[in-house]
Amino acid sequence: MKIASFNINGIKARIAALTDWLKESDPDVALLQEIKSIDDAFPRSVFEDMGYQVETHGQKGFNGVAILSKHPLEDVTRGLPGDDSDEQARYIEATVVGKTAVRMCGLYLPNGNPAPGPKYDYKLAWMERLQARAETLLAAEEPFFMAGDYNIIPQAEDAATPSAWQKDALHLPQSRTAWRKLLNLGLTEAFRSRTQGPGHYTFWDYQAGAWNRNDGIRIDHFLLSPGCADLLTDVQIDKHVRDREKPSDHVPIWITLDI
DNA sequence: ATGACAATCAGAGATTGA
Repeated sequence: MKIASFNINGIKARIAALTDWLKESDPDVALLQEIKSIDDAFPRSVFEDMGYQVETHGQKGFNGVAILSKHPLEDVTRGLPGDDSDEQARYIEATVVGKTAVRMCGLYLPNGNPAPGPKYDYKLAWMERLQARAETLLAAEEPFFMAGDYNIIPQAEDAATPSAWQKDALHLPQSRTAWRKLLNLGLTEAFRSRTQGPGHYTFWDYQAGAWNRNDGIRIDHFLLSPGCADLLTDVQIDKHVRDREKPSDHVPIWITLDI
């Protein structure tokens, strides 16, 4: 089963880019971030006509996540547990059943800039809640993964220009510490389990010719539970998508699981 | 040190992103 994560930066502006990529890449499941749309305005029929079940968790203007799936989804839940006052739509879960049932968590982790400040505090608090959710899912011993735009540059080699990110919320020591804490639960970062070395990115800024200079960062990730890591058969970044007409500033990353 | 670019909402320009 092929499962992708893609920060599309606005569903209404990205219908052509997204449908073109879906036709070409043909994922069974696509976890989307930054749909920037309320649920009622999501163009669900476009994707239903392509054979996808559509589950959204949106809000007006910003944020918003969704799941497209060619296989039936079960137990869809919206929102990251741990703070009932959090109104930002950044998290959705669903179970997909193949040979094995796998719990899928789609997330859009807060950017956190400027740091320090309230937005950075929110990012770190959100990561603590994500940690707690991962602990709960690990205790349930069902295979799961957490995928999406983490807004975390894990290591210097994950940025073309590491010095530019030293004081940025995406790469501050506290951010990387929270990331490593997640990994230390026993989660496997899918991409780094298969590919080493610098030069692998999932985001290029629209500004200052970042794409043409390959000035990118790797911030979209799949974290796999131990039981899910055993099912991993491939992981790739669809870099070429960034070179198309009217692209998102992110590109898709996908895994295949033997389920 | 700053700005550059893009999407949204609204119907201009502010806000947000990374």
